[in-house]
Amino acid sequence: MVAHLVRKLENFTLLSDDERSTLFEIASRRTRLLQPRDDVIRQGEQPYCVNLVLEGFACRYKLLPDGRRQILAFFLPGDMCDLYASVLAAMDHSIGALSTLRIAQILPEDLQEISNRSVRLRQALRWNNLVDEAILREWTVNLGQRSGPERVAHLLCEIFVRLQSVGLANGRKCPFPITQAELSDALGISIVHTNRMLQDMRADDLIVLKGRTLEFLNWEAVKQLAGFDPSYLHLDRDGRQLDAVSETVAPPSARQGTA
Amino acid sequence: MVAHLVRKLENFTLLSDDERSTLFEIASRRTRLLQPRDDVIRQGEQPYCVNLVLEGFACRYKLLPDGRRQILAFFLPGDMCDLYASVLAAMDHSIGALSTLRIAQILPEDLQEISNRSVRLRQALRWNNLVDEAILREWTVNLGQRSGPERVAHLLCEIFVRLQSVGLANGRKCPFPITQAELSDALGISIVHTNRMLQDMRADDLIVLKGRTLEFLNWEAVKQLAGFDPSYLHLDRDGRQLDAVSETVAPPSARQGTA
DNA sequence: CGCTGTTTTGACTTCCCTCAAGCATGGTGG
DNA sequence: CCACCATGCTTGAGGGAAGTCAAAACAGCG
Repeated sequence: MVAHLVRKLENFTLLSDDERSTLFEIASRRTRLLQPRDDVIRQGEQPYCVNLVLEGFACRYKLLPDGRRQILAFFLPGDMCDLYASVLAAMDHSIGALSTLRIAQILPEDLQEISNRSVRLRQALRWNNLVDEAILREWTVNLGQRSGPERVAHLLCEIFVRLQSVGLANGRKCPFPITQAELSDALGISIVHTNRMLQDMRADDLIVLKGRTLEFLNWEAVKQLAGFDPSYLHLDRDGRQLDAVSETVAPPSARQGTA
Repeated sequence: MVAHLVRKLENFTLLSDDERSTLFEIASRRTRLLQPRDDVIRQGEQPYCVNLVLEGFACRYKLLPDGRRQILAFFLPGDMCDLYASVLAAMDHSIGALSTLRIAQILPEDLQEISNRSVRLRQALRWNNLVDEAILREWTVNLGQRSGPERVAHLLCEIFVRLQSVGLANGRKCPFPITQAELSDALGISIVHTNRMLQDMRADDLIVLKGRTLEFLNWEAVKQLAGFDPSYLHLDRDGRQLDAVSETVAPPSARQGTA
């Protein structure tokens, strides 16, 4: 659903009804449905459009010649993959589906047109891009500096907060269709070790993870274990000076209630 | 020198004399000189301009509360730090000088103006940005998947090729004002271990590293050890269809000679 | 009910970290 | 001119976190 994208962008600045419907319109022109393990686009191919995740989880990954795989990003509903990649002649990585996945394919021209028409949307899309970069930086910190337990905990925290920010968390629970093998390839640790870290967290009554659902039993403890500081996600409405003035009945306070 | 930036952008598309001089002009409006360990900008501060490295090396890094440091990027002459960061309210990382450092401070408005005036420059700057992202992705792969020896070798290869691409490599030698402690923080391994990996490479007659200079004695062997594939640097002129037609005497072939 | 993919456990190995000390180098000032 | 100090590099020894191998238990699903 495009609603997730709107929801996400409004963590930066409030959009006008007009801008919202523009997004809805161009994101429904062309959609694709994929199954787990399908690739959205593969390393070496020429990128020609931007992919917006509507439903399901995807990931960016890179394969080494000997088969090792590093997952570089998880894409959740509302995330856009490779906003400007079409400048490059060939993808240097792949995008794959982790679950059943519905995506919208948006042409660069359409995106360009949106940006030209609305300063607010241009800035919001740029913000979105910057946040994606910030997330990758945090992942790099995770891999370079944090121990096994810290890494696992940090990733769980991040995914939860991001899902929350697009309205997909339910209290202390969120959908989690990621296998331990995939977690391992994202965290740079072995499957066996990932499993043991998760066992430890369960034993300490920190989380429940089963049936493609993650629940936090003790958010504060996990946060502390991870050293998780969500400021890199820039969810505190940095662009509020650009906010569209709401012409409808609901004043800004209504938004607080649903956030 | 701005020449390094021009040189770099021309790995994407050839610029016109006019575009070159525009870059020279706006990059000389305001410059700053820093000493090693000085910070260009610090975590938490509000970014207000783009920093272009003219001379010397810098790095992007993030500190954890307990003092651990992850270096997220090395900035070489011609590199721009945080092209669009001014959209965000606060920096989520710092930029520091590794050597004596001369940088140009470019206002976002000026950059915007350049982009508006020249499609070619807009695309070139975007390409530059995409390459920076690609480099960070490769670092993440490095940290997540590669062993100690591979990591060290890979980083050395990358820095050499990047310096080469801006004209700062001299045969098999290049400047290397990075300490082993800094290398370690970039590679996510301890200083002691970094030192041992370098010793091993010296013992195998792969490199000479002393006096702030790096020399490759056996490029192919290092490349193979690292599993280094430079395609992520996108140095193969992806934007050649945008090339400015040269009005001067020297035809494109002259460029080959200097490359 | 049997298949495939995922999670879990145990035993053993190794890579890398930590601690700790000893060198080199180069700049400063007495 | 040489003693001094700071910073960076090098080496040794021992411990621990995480990897590998291998097999069993446990889903889902047609």
